[in-house]
Formats: sequence, C-alpha cells, structure tokens
Amino acid sequence: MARPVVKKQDIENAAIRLFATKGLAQTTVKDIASEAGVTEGALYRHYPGKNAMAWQLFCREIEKFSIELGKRMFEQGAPLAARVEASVRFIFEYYGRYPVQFAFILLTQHGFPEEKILDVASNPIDMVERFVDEAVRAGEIPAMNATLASGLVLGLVLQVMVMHRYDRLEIDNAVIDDVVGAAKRILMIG
Amino acid sequence: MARPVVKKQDIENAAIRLFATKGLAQTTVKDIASEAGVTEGALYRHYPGKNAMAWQLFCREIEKFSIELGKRMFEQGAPLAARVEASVRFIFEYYGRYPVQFAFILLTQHGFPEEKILDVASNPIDMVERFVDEAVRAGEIPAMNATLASGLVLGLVLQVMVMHRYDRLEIDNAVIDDVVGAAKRILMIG
Amino acid sequence: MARPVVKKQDIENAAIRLFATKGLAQTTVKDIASEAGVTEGALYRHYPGKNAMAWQLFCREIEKFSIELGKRMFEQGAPLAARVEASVRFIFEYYGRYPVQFAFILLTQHGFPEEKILDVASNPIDMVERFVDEAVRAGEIPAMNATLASGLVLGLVLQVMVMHRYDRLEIDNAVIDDVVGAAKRILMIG
Amino acid sequence: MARPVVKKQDIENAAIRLFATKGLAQTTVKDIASEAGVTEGALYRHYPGKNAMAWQLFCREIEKFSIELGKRMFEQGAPLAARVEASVRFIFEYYGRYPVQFAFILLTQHGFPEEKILDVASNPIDMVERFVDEAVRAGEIPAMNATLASGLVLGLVLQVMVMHRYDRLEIDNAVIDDVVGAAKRILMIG
DNA sequence: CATGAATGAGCCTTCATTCAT
DNA sequence: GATGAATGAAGGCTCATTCAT
Repeated sequence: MARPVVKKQDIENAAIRLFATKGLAQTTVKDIASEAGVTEGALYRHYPGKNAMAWQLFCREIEKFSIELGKRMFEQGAPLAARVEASVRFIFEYYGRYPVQFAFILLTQHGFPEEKILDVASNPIDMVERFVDEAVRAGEIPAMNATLASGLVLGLVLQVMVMHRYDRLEIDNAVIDDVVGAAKRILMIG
Repeated sequence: MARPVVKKQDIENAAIRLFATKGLAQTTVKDIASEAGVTEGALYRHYPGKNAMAWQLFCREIEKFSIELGKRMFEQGAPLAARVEASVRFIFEYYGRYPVQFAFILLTQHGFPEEKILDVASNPIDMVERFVDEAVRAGEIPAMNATLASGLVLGLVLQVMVMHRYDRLEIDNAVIDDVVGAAKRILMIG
Repeated sequence: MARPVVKKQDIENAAIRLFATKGLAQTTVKDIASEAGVTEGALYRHYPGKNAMAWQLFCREIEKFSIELGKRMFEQGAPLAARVEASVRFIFEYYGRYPVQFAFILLTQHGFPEEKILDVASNPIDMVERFVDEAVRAGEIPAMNATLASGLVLGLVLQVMVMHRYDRLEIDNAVIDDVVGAAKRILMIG
Repeated sequence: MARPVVKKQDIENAAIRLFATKGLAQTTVKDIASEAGVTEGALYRHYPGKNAMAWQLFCREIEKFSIELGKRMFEQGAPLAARVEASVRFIFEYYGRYPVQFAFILLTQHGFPEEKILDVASNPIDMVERFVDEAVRAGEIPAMNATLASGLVLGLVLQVMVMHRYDRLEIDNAVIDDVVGAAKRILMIG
C-alpha cells in the first residue's frame, strides 16, 4: 500500500557517492549509513560487508558502462573512425549523465585489497586493447603495439575527466572534439 | 666500522616504499617502523605525525623531480621538439632509476585529506600547462586549449607507467619512442 | 498430503540440537531459524526471546528426564542395589536414545546468566542427594555425607558421557556394568 | 627507578578471574580492561587477541598444574596407594591455594572454538590414563579399562570442586579423606 | 502466523599519537 | 634520541529484538 521502503537503493546510492568522493578506504560504514539515513547494521542485510559491497557495486557499474561502450566500439558495419568517435563521445556522455557512478568506477579501480579479476566483457581496458588489435589485423591502421596504444588512448581520455573533477578543466563540445581528434591521431586514423 | 646510524633515512626510505606500494592510508606507522627497523615512537622524533611526514616527503620528492624535468622542458635555446622529446625521455629515465619514489609521487598525489597546494615550480602539471601556453604564444604550435593539451600529454605518459606497474606492459626503447611520437602528435609538433 | 506445518516443533528441535552442539551463547537466533527452515522473527511468535526459550526447553527436558529417573530411583519395594543399578542403566539408556536432549541438559546446565532455580522434582542433583539421605536414615548404607556422596556418584556417571562426547571412550555393556559397580562401591552397597 | 608499571600482570590476572567466573565467551575485552584498570587496546600490546590470550593463559596454567601433579602421581619408589593419595590431596591443595586459576582451567577447558590439542605432559586427563595403564601393567591393580577408570576418578574429584563452586558443599579434611577413599575404591587399591 | 529489513547496543580489533623510562 | 606500553577514538561487524508488511 505505502511506499515499499526499499532502503537498499538508498544505501547503494550513498555508498557509490561516498566511494567516488572520498575513496573506498576513507569511507566508513557509518558514513554510508548516515548518508543513506539508516543505521550501520542495515548494510549487512544486503551485503556481507563493506568491501564486498564495493566490489559488487563496482562490477555492476562497470558492466553497465562496458556493455554500452562495447556497442559503440564494435558496432557491426560501422567504419573505424566512426566507431572511435562514437566511443569517445559516449564516454563523455556517460560521464555527464552519471558523474558519480563514473567517478566511482574511475577511482575505485585500484583500491581493492586483493587484485580481483574482471572478465573481458566487463573490462574497458581489455576491450580497447582488443579493438586496437582487431583494427591492426584488419589492416585498418598501421601495425602498432596494441597494449601500448590502448593505454595511450585511455590515459588521454580519462585524464580529461580527472582534470574536470579537480576543477582544472571545463568540458565542452570543443574539448570533446579535441579529444576525439587526439585519439584518432594516436591510432593513426584518418 | 659500523655504519653511521642514520635512522631518519631508514624511516623515510621505508615510508616512501610503503606509501608507493600500499598507499598512504593503508600504511600504518607500525608498518613503517617495522620496515625501518625502529619502533613506532621514533618517527615522532623527526616528524610531527604520519600525514605530515608523507606530505613533506611528497613535496621533497616532487620538487627533486620537477626541477630536473623543468631543466629539460625549458632548456634555453633548444628547439621545441627536442625539449618535448628530452622531457618525455627524462620521465621514463627517472621512473627507471627511482621507481619507488616515482610511484610514490604518482599514487600519493590525490591521497591527502586536505587539498594542499603545491607551488608552481614543484608542480609538473602546471609546468606542462605553462610549456604549452608559451609554445602557442611563440607560434611554435597551433592555437590550442593549453590546459587540455597538457592534460592529454600527461595522461598519455603517466598511463604507460600505470600499466607497467600493473604488469600489463613492458617498457622498452620502442615503447618510449612511440610515446614521444604520440606526445608530439598531440601537440601538433613536426 | 503435505506434512502439517508445525514450525514450533522445528524451531525447538533446531534450538536443542544447536544448544547441545555449540552452547547457548554461541548459538544465534539466525542459526536456529536457518536450521529450522524459518526466519528469525518466527521464534518470537512462540517465545519471548532466545534465553527464555532456552530456559523453558531446559526445564521441559530436564523434567521429562527427572520424572523417569525418579521412578527408578524411588521404586516402591525394590531393594537399594536394584534401584541404584536401574537408575544408572536408565541414564545410559536415556543418553543413548536422546543424545541431543541429554547433551543439551548436561551442557546448558551452567550457562544461564541469572542463577535460576529448579524445583526439587525436576532436579536430578537434589534427587540423588535425597536418595542417599534416605538410604542412610533407613540404615541401608553406612552414615556418610549425603551431599558429597551424591556428587561423587553423579560426577562418576556424567564424566563417562563427557568422555563419550569427546570421543575418548566408547560406551558398551561392559562399561555400563563397570559404572554400576563403581556407583555401588561409592555408596558402600553390597 | 620507579615501579616498572607492568600492567601485563594486571591484565592476565583480570582475564583469568573473569574467564573463571563468567566463561570465555561471556567475558568481553572491555570487562578485562576495566577490571585491570587499563583501556581496551592495552591487551593487544601483549596478545594478538582475546581468544589467543585465553588459550595461552590456559596452556600456561594447566602446565603449571600438570607438572606438579605429575610429580606426585609418578613419584619414583612410592607405593601406588601413596601416590594416589598424594595426587588427590594435591589437587585439593592446589584448588585451595589457586581457586581462580583452577576454576579457569576447569571451566575454560571445553570453551575453545577450535579443538586445540595439548601435549601429554600438560594434560591431566592423559596423565591419569597413563597412570592407570601402568598400574595395571605392573600388576598393582586388577585389569581394567584404563580410559574408563581414569574418567571415573577424574569425574569424582572434579565434581567435588564444581559443587563447592556452586556452594552446595563445603570442603574440609573429612571430605578430602572421603574422596581419597573413593578414588582408591574405584581403582581397586587396598 | 510468518517475513525479513531495520534497529541499536555492543563486541573485537586497529591505529595515530603520547609519554614515562 | 629511542623505546614500547598505554591511550582513546574510531572502525567493521554481530546479534537479539522489533515491526511494517
């Protein structure tokens, strides 16, 4: 009858927001509970613990992002340049629409105590590497170290977001155009 | 005959090594003391506390690095392309020679609770931005968003180190050549 | 066709089994609910709380046991030696038939926070003491400290069960015969 | 110069007293700290944790007791009856002199989560069993189940202490004489 | 009657920092 | 200068119990 009172959502939202802002280790369970308007123990009804929750949320968010990114990056029949452009633009769109979730993915990435493994489909880094590798094999771009090239492109794009988060750079269409161009130049496209 | 007991050195080395490996927040005073072969209280003979020590070490290390980098980046009379190339190569050399210190700078960067400010001379990010700005003004490269361009170049270079630290990429001369090339292309040099 | 849903029974059985195995304090309400196939709240439909339930079950089980034991111990017209023998054998029979319930009685005995009192009829310790006392008064055995003698006999018998639970001793007819003999010797019978 | 301020002793004494009184699981670290007049963290300077401390103290106390008991039980050249008598009397003496430590040994015995193993020399139960076994082999007492006999004797003696702790029985010389007699009768001595 | 999310108090443990020695 | 026991404030987590559904 009344609102189902699903505080799990509140907890997850609070957690993602705080992890993105303060980092995993610096965010306490009390912080999360307080931000979500519940008590500390409530978290443990839905997750086995703080780190486990962070990891699950991380996987979920990165998978949502990766699936969408993959659609652009490997769109059937689209030319290489268009796929690069669509991918880069998508990343910025996603960042604009879900800034908190994106920052969470970006920053939490290296914060997990045990080096857990993501499968390829949920892993943008592997995805970009595969993209470059296939383009080289198809003769669409010159031979190059695919691992290196994927790193260069990713570093390029992500650094822009980092600068934005630290208020060093405003992101507008011109900036995005520049990043698209830079990515293409790294990959020797066009 | 016994080596002079310079425990401050031991403490600093241990701290940098651990900060670089585990991160600031994840490194305890006990860790540092144990790694340095002293007891916990000894640290407080030389520094007011853990975070203060980390900040001082961070400033010292980043200044050492920045001064050397600045010499290459702004070498009087040298042509732009040569300065870019020398700068990128220097970063890799520095990383090769002082991997721990470099990782410390790289990773600790965003780990300080209060947003402390570095002066320009000790700040590679500002330095690169100034470099691009001056090159544009001098007409050596086309007009571009200097902040953005500096971010792109830095993102490019640093991501290579990140990948190396995560064992995704081996760094050899070919890789460095590629990074140099990529940086030049970003800056529209040559 | 489905079995009648008597969840109270399930809860009680689960509780006794767990209390006997892990102890009162180490058994959580969640343990009990999970073992019984219900949820945590269900317990509170039938009992005011965990400890109250334990105490009620303890009283019920010890009373069932005590009534039967009392019949053997104070059987009208039977000679003393026969009553001792029947009582000891009954304890072993009961232990063999209801090992969980017996272990529950044995181990939970001293686990209740507040020193609750059992009435005499439900209290084997008092019962044994009364038995010895009456036997002395009747001149069937020499004068002795009844409290002490009852303790010695009980200690004797119960320790055998403890050893069995810890897999130090197998209980067979020869063992039971020996215990009967030992009890008689303690009480100077025969 | 001044008193060394060894609070470790205070902590251990407080812990043993509380473990003996309330049991291991029911005793909190806060209880121990408060009883010892220190703060909670102090415990962790000397022990890795509550349970580890309990286990170390348990081993230490049971070893102290066992060594002394062993001297009486296996005294070279002494006749069997004298050794039994000396052993039983020693147990009561020890209980009278160190009631807290003894109760701690007695009650904590089965409270450890993981079934840890004590070596034979520190294990009164094994010791009594060996005693009976050797006496049978030497022809000093009739053939009997050594495990059972040792259990009977131990159950006998310890139950007296349990009753004393629950204020059901006062222990005086007459009681001790009776227990000595009972033990001998169980073992068919004299 | 049953459910299970939520509570709130408490538990064990960690850790930067202090201070008597 | 150095030591290391002690502090005190969290921190993550558990659990008996309550209550809206």
